[in-house]
Parts: sequence; C-alpha cells; structure tokens
Amino acid sequence: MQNKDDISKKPLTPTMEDYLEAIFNLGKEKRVVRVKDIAKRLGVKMPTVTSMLNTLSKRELIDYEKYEYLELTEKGVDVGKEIHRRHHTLRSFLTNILNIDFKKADEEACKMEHAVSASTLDRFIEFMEFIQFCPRVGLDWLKYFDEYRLHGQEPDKCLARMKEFADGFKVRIKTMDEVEGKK
Amino acid sequence: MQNKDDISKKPLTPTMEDYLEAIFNLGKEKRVVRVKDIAKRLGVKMPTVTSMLNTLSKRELIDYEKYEYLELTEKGVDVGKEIHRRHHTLRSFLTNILNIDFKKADEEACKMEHAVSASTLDRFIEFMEFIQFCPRVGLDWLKYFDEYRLHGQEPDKCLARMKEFADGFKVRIKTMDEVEGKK
DNA sequence: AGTGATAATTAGATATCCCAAACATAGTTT
DNA sequence: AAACTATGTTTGGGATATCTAATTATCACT
Repeated sequence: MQNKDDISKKPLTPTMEDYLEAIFNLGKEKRVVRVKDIAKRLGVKMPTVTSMLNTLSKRELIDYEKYEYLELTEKGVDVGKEIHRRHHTLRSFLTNILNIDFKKADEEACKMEHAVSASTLDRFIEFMEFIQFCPRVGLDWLKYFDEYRLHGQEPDKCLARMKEFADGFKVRIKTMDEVEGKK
Repeated sequence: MQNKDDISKKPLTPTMEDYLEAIFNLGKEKRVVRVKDIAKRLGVKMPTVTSMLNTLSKRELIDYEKYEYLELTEKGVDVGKEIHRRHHTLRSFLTNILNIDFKKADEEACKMEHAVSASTLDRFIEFMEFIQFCPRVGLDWLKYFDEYRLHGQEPDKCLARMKEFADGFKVRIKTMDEVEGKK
C-alpha cells in the first residue's frame, strides 16, 4: 500500500509524458494503438516502447497485457490530454503569434511542453485571447509585427504605421458605439 | 583525431548546458569558481559536479585539472553565454509580458532554455521589442492585459479601455509629430 | 610544521532511457 | 494446416546523470 502511494506520488518523467501524449493522439487517429506506431511517432525502436509500456503499466497509466491491445487508463487519459493541450497551445503561440513555421513550431512545442507549468500555460492562453479579443487590437495587429520584423523600426515607417493603426482603431470604436447604441 | 571530431560534433545535453551556464554566471560573480558553488547552484551533490567536470573537460569546454581552479574554454564561454542569453530572454518574456512572478519565471525559463532554438529565441526578442517600440503600443498596453486577466472581457469595460487606449495613442502620435517636426 | 576543518575526488550503486540481436507470437497466404 | 511475414518481446548491454560513503587533498591557524 505504501508502495502504491509512492508510485502515484512519483512525478512522471518528460519521456513518460511524451509516450502518454503519443498514445493519446494515436488512439484518436486509429482503431488500435500499435507498438510499431508509437515507436515511429517518437523516433525510437520497438524494444524501447515495450519497456516503457511495462513502466507505464506498473504506474497504472495504461492497461497492457503483452501482445494485446493497449489502452490508457483514466489517469493516463488525463495526462495525455493535458500534455496534448500544452503542445497545442504552445505551438499555436509559436505559429500564430511569433509566426514560426509549423514544423519548427511543432518540434519546439514538443520540448517546451515539459518545461511549462499549467499556470504558465494558462497565461499563454490568456495572452493570446487578449490579443484577439480585447482591447480589439485583434490579429491585424500582428501584421505590424511582421513588418517590424522584416523592416525594423525605421522611424518614418513606424510613424506611418502608427497612424494607420490609430485610424483603424477609431473606426472600430465608432462602429462598436453604434452597434451598442451608446454615447 | 577521428575521435576528437566525433566529440566536437556530438550535441551537448541539456544538463551540460546547465553546468556551463552556471559556471559562466559564477565566473562573473566570484573570483574563482568552486565545485561546492556549482553544486549548490544546480542543486546537486559535489561528486556529481566532479564527474561532470571530467566530461566537460574531455569535451574541451573547460580547462580543468583536479583540485585546481577551473575555467571555461573559449568554446565553453560561447555556450555558457548563449544559454545565459536564452535564460534571460525567456525569463524576461515570462515576467514582463506574461506577468509571471520572478521565482516561477526563473524556474521555467531554466527548463525552457533547452527547448528553444536560437532562431525562435530571436523571435521572442523581436516580439518584445515590437511591443515596446513600434508601433508605440508600448508597455502601457500590457496593463490592459493585466486588467483583461483579472476582469475578463466584459464588453462595457472593454470598450472603455479601448477608448482610453485610442486617446493615449492619438496624444502620442501628436507628440511624435512635433518631435520629428513633421506635418 | 602539525593539525583540524573544509573541499574535492574516487568508488560503487541506482535509475532512466535507449539500442541490437535473438526469439516468440499473431496474422496472412497459399 | 504449413509456411511466410508482421509485429512484439526478451536479453543483455551502453550512455547519462545522479547519489552515499569513504578517501584524499588543500588551506588556515596556532
């Protein structure tokens, strides 16, 4: 009993998290999850997968009998889903905000997902929501980031962009006033 | 010779990077870098440090003879400096943009620094510069992020904040026009 | 110079994660 | 059903990074 408790308290390694995420994703994509597919997805060989499956099974994160189909337990699903959420969020930040190409963003999100706590991840989400919704700077604003990146902050251009930006802003506010029927 | 080349090509592990960063930082803080200090900084025991020093020495990242003072080689300095740069940049993003408290930001930056490539890091830097300098949304803008986080996007408040924001914007543009002596 | 405290190293063990080679099972084809 | 092919597992071993306990070196002080 002591034993069991210890196991459930021991934190998962990043590697374990990767396996659980992969199994979670494969489970959605295919009828059954195969050792071969996990190996391919994670870039490791099959024996490595088998041994990790034994570890995850001992930790009660998957149901697994050798040569049989495998399934995540409830606990395993929770972890898999959470890691997937982190991956998706971070990749979204890297592609949509920083404008990094998908492949690279995906790779780096995969490493970052183990470094970032749930609460920090929530901040990322809030920040992205903020940019999109309120104040209505909106995604257009990020176009200026693109220009900034490509042309630098040459004062003239910067000023011109600022005006354009402020004008668009006024129009939006006016529109919203009308829509909401307020002064 | 083959051997040497192989060593120089093998990528550094995240752990090695942590040691190099720690040594780099300690080198700036103290006259000499001690095993004890590295151990304390990284939260490991001294024998662990000794064995890593041997590894780093073989890799020609530090100059090290047992019981003697140790120093980073040129190569080691490069790595240490780069990791420090990543750490600093990511922590700055987490504290200044996402408004995460220093301690937590520092911890997570320490893990993130190994996940992020140099080019992605550059994007983080550019993004932070963009927010500060051009278009002059500026750091004030981030105050609205705070409010957003705390109060959510209630339409009324959001509109009010938008107006405030646009007004501040006009003033700034006017000021800049005058400063730059343009129409 | 001798001694005691502090620092550093060696020795030996453990845990994690990975592999290749050999073996075993399951599935498919003839 | 026998043989062949896919897939999965076991065995045994290597690399990395960590620890404790025991040993050795260095430093500072009297």
